[in-house]
Amino acid sequence: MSSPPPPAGRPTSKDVARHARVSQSTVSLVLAGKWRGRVSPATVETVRDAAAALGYRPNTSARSLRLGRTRTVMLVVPVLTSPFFGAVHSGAARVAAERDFGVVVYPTLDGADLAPNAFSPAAIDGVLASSMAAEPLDVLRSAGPGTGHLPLVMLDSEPGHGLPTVNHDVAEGMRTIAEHVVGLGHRRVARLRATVRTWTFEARDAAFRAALGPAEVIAEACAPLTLGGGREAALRLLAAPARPTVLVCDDDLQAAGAYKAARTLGLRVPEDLSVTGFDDMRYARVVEPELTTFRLPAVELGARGMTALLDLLDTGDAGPDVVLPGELVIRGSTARPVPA
Amino acid sequence: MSSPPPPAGRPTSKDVARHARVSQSTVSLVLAGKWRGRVSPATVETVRDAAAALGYRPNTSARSLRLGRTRTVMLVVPVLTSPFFGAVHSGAARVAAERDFGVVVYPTLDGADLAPNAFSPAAIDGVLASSMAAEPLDVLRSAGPGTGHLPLVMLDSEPGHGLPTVNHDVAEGMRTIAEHVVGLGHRRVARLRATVRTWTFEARDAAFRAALGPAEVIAEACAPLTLGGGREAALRLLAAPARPTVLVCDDDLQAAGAYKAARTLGLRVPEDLSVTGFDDMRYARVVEPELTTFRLPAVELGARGMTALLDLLDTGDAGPDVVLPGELVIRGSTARPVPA
DNA sequence: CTGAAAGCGCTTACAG
DNA sequence: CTGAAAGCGCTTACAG
Repeated sequence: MSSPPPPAGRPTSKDVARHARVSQSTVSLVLAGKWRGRVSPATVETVRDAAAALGYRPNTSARSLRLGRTRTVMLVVPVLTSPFFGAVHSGAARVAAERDFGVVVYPTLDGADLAPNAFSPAAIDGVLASSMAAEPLDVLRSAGPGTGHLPLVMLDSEPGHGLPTVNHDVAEGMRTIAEHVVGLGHRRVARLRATVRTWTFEARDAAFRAALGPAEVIAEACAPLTLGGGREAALRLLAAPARPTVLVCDDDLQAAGAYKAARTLGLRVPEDLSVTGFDDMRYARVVEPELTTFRLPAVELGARGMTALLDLLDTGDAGPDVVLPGELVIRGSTARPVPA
Repeated sequence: MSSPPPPAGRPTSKDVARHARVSQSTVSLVLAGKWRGRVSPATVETVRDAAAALGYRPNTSARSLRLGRTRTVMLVVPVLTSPFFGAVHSGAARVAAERDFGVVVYPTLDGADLAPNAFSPAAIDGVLASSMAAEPLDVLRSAGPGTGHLPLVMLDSEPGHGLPTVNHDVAEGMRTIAEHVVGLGHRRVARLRATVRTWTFEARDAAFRAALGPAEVIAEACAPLTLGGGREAALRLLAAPARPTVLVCDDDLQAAGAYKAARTLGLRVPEDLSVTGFDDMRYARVVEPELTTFRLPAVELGARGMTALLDLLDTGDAGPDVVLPGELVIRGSTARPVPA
């Protein structure tokens, strides 16, 4: 009664079955954890030992083919080479890995445009899409996701379109920033806004204006969320005759650009000009003085979004929409305005 | 002679065959581009039209199962939430997409440790691994990749271990930085090194010391590549009685931390202290004065590495090892030392 | 030039 | 409690 010879290549469930002297079906049942009431505990033990001895790991392609599901989801983000979306990816990938799902990333801006055929239902089970502009969102929806064929969860996007959403509380963020600067005594405010017209930035601006109280936006400009973009736009805003005493930006990097503009104009932060950012990315603490900003839990956004998507896949229900609280972080870039 | 009814779910090659009134084999041959000399041009046309009409896309799981290859590779990086590795990923993912490969990312530090079973030959065709410490590299190699079973290409790693490598010219980088600061007249140098002992940092340090000429390293410290790490270590280095006139860091973020230390001690950059970084990540231009650093083409590193890996998969040959040139970027953080 | 058939490795009714 | 069999959708010898 000698053991069968070790199999040549990578072991399959057939090899495990031979080794354990049971059928392939039994192996499959045991390893999938569906054996209760169908396979005897002794056999279960034997099968597990055999699988461990051979170093068996199921072939995912075969399983996917059989089940019609791939245990792979797609994460759609504007760019991956930004600290914000890098963090979102990180959180999403961790949750996916815990639940034995793979993640493929689709950056809509980095590479090509959103191709309709990018969403192959054969290759992915669902989509998690973040911070999308209206147009690519339409492409996405008409391509399958969200239509019932391919589950879709939105991140950092307008709620109420019949899609599950997981959002940062950006409105609360801008409200607290407004209250902070107004509370310091600022009345002449400049706004540096993102050029990109996605929901998150529209929501920020609306919330900011609504919370301004006695203060007034005396100048406004749009700029890309880059250092150079922030600098150029801030230069224009600060050159106006009636100078603002505070500059409220949509992003930390933009705010870092504003620092450059202030320096060029000989303005000190915060003595001559207060500046605020948004996100609390690493830039916020690199600059000097360190930046007052609103911290967004980007890793958690990705994690909660992935949880909602996988729940949707498993149970058909993504759960209620989520709004994650952030936190105002007061640092050295905001101070009382000097009396004019 | 009516057309067959449209298939119910997602169309398969069988549906295309039925639609085009040919066999499944013919469909497969045509769509795989292997029809020359075997299928008539007219039939090819018919098949392509049918595939387009039905919106046919081959099932990747079935193809993977049949071929024993998945067209998926794994990218192993220490962390993904760093601008450097984000850029590496970006370049690698672009090339992979162009050649119709998918990429799964495995961050060795972000999540769990490198698990031996992470490398399932059933799920991936090859591995691209970047900047690994010696120990996880051993795990990686003993787990399959590089042993001939699973193709492996190394990024930013010591060449000459029998594995194809694609590297930045970090030695040239540190040499040009040394020449730059020595050329400015600096003779008392402090070195702020990375705590992590990977090849890239050992190579940097060796090259730097070899190129120092008349100058001398009078103080040295190790710190993690973070803002706080750089600040703490720089504080210690600059407190020494015989103060260095220049601080040479292993990384831009570390250098930004050194700025903080200098400010704390009342030292002006570059008047009282010159500082250099490495990488030319975005931080380098966020700080004030902007940082003199050595630019590493991280996106291209990822792209070239992925090209080598896919060549290895396709042809069995990754091509010769690659060393990508970088570029010294002189900005405002370096100046002549004040005569003591 | 074209088609019928086998088989990749799984999972899941179904039969015993 | 266990096993034999079908079939997911492809690709590729093989036969004609």
